[in-house]
Amino acid sequence: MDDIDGAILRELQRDGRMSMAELGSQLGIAPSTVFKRIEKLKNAGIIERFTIVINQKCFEHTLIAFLNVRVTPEKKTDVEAFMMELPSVLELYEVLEPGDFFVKVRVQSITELKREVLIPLSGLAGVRDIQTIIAVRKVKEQVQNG
Amino acid sequence: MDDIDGAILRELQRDGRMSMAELGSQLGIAPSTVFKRIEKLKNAGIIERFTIVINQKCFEHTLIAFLNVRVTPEKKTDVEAFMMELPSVLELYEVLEPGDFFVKVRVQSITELKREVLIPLSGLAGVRDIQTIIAVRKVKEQVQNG
DNA sequence: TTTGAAATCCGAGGGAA
DNA sequence: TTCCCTCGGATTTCAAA
Repeated sequence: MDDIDGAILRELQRDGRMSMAELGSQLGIAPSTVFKRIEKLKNAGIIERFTIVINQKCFEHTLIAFLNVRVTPEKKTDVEAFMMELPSVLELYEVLEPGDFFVKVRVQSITELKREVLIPLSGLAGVRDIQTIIAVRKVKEQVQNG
Repeated sequence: MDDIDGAILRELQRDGRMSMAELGSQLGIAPSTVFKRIEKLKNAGIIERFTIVINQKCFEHTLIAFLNVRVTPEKKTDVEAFMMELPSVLELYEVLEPGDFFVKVRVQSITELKREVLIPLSGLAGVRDIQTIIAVRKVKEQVQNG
């Protein structure tokens, strides 16, 4: 990781399909060198993957909710594994208080929230309590620190 | 936007460098058709851009926290504007309970959380109460529904 | 590590169905 | 729309520095 790698990461973040040639001429190095550096960054796990940013406004009928889930200690891994597999679960954290897990969920509606998440979860052995926070308006959203 | 477009979006999200040929054979359509559909998705603004996901662990020791912020009604827009400008604030939602705003924050440390977020916020006129939930372990993170 | 050159592969567009 | 085909350009490999 040096300045050149940093520049490559910055440019690819801006445009993940930038060609090796263009990157190379911008950085003053050969395309094949760019290629090798990108390979190294991938293998080192610094570049996790290439992806696309989808305009969420196109799929606006979504509801964001946050759950505080309290679990009995011996069932923790089971509950964790269960939530890992739920497609509506966007993020899952272990926390200290006020629950054991803190979950960010995206669903189409409150009906779907109940049917896909709350009911299956609350029926699961070891789930003691779920507190739900429902967002009524998204004010800001970004993935990286600004 | 049909099922094929949806599948293209899903695959490109998983691997933004997937070739038209591979996408095509997976979907049972010709590469050139894939190409044209992707062009349409870009022009329609559904695909905003191609990018990379960078492993945040490589750069910083980050701490994720969630805040429930209760605010006096007449100062709500001021507090909202203030939080919009904080670079550590990744997401900001208006909610019904148990606060008025629900905030996702990323910082380097608890020290930074206090210095950059909690202290400035709690000093702001109209902020009545802040509850903080600190994540101790990230179990899952994705941007789109799986 | 970096490079240029070579080989292979792919994107991008035209035209026909 | 979709597919087939083609060519110009890109990716990727590799020997050498």
